[in-house]
Amino acid sequence: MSALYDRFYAVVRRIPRGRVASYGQVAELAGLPGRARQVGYALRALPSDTVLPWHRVVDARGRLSPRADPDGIRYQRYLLEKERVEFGEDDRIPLERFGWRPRGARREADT
DNA sequence: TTTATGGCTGTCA
DNA sequence: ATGACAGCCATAA
Repeated sequence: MSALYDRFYAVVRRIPRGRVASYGQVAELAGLPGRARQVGYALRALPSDTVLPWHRVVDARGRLSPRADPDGIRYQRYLLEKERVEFGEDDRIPLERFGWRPRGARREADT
């Protein structure tokens, strides 16, 4: 178990359907700005039967990040399209339309 | 302990 | 627009 990962997971869990957040955004909302890469680690470590909407996390430009398994991206895209998230010509998601904009900008830290 | 490698990102050429 | 680099730093070897 990892307290660090739990913080990231807590944020990912709040991403609404049909919306996506970037790794950096997740890290920041978790109160740990600059740890985008660690968010990637946290998601990579998720079990296949997780309930977390890990597929709603994309990179800063709205694209799916490459990983060890190339099919993982297709699956992620499938899950997103199933939630009505659209991809552009260059396989990018228009963040201005599908990017998650949390209200109150609450963070895990303080409050 | 040290090195290498990441599901990243902002900056600069 | 693309590509190289430098920070971030947890994990694995």
